[in-house]
Amino acid sequence: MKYKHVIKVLTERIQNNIYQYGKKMPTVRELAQEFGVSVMTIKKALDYLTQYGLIEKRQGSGIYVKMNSNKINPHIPLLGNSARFPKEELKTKVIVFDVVHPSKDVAEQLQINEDDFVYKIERIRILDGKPLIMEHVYMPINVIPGLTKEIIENSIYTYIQKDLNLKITSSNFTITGVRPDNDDKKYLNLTDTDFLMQIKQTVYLSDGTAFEYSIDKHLPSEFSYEAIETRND
Amino acid sequence: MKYKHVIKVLTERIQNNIYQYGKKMPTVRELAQEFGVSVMTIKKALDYLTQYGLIEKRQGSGIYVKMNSNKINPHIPLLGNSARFPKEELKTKVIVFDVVHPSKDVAEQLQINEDDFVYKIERIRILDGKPLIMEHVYMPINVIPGLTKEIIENSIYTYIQKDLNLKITSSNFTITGVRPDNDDKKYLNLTDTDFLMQIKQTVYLSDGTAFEYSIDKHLPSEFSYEAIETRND
DNA sequence: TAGTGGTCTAGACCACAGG
DNA sequence: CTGTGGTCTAGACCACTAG
Repeated sequence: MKYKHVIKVLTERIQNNIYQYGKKMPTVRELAQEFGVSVMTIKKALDYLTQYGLIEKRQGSGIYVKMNSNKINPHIPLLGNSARFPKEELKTKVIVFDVVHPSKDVAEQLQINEDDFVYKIERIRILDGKPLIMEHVYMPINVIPGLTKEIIENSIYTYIQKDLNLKITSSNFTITGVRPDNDDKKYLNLTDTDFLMQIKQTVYLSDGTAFEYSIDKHLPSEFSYEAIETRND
Repeated sequence: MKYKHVIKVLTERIQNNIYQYGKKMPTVRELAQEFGVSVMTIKKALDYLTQYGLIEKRQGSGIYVKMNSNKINPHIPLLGNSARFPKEELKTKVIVFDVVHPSKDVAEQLQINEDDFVYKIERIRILDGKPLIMEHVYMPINVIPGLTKEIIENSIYTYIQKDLNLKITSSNFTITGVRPDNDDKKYLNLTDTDFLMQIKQTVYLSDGTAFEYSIDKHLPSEFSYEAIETRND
């Protein structure tokens, strides 16, 4: 994993201002020599740094350090909501914890049959006594076995990764703005004039299994999503 | 550009169901032989297809075709709003078209001085007689010279790319939900109980110049953002 | 025109999945 | 164990930027 080492070292240098914002970094060939690796390996590392928005490559010119944005607690699809807040402060209230047959929509998203079984979970996430997020989660019971009330009162993602030893690798999600439904109003203390930021997502494990289909609705005061898009053609 | 040709052909095969959903595709080495290119070139193409969510690579197992989601008119940062709608149907009403000194915030985002000049543009985008989007746009006049009312009544992005021959390559954006301000209420016919989906973004050219800082507020009925996140560690 | 990043090769070896 | 994708090399040549 030489390219990961390169990524790590270069990221540190940028964060420590050894390579400064707006300035040129060493050339690809210089870096290859310094790290004692081939040019292709350096380029692979630089591709990741570009994707993360740390640098910018300009053909014929050089590699430049970009602005490092200071992200304040944004929504990060693959981490789950627990990871966004200090552990002690985020409380969870479980509203529904059942095993049911999936609806047609859920079955399709999870690529299972309608006569299979899924956990149906509804939780509220509470910060400082204020309910912030309404979560509706569906997981196939034979992909994520052994869920308990205690687990879902804490972090399902921690259970999946630490206890079941599964790897969460990708997520397909959509962000929209919606009005609260009756449950949202009830549990988040909202009225018809309020609104919510909704994320619908399907999340996958490293073997390609869809293990979660969920709809999270966030109070807008707590929600932001930040990203970088790059074109390459 | 051999890898781009590979991307194109494989994408077509997936869209035409020659490689079917959930099934394995040929191996990397088979593809390399078929296309008469090296393994590394095939892998580069496959990395892009993975990023676009068309396929999924599983080490030790194979390459699998993923669900192709049918995206309905989503927000796409690098294309601009004009490109999202049929050309004839999207009308534009210009509210403000001035040249001013940038505020501190705008100057910082565009990486220029407060005593430089920027275009200040406010537009409303109208579809079928219904105002959908309120846009606030700032562009440095010496990066994007020659803007006219006619251009901004159509597509600024088309002007930049076709007439100025500049390449738009990356965008850094944040999505939040907000209440309408007085102008929003006035021009989009809203009240205090309505809400908007706000996108703040800075957009860059291929030489790294920031050419646009903008705040777009969309009616929620018209807005969605769709993405795929992948982890690689 | 010199120097930079971009693409590509042909092949080696490693890491992992699954029978 | 076999076959798969993942990483890496050492160097060639191309495409672009900028003086």
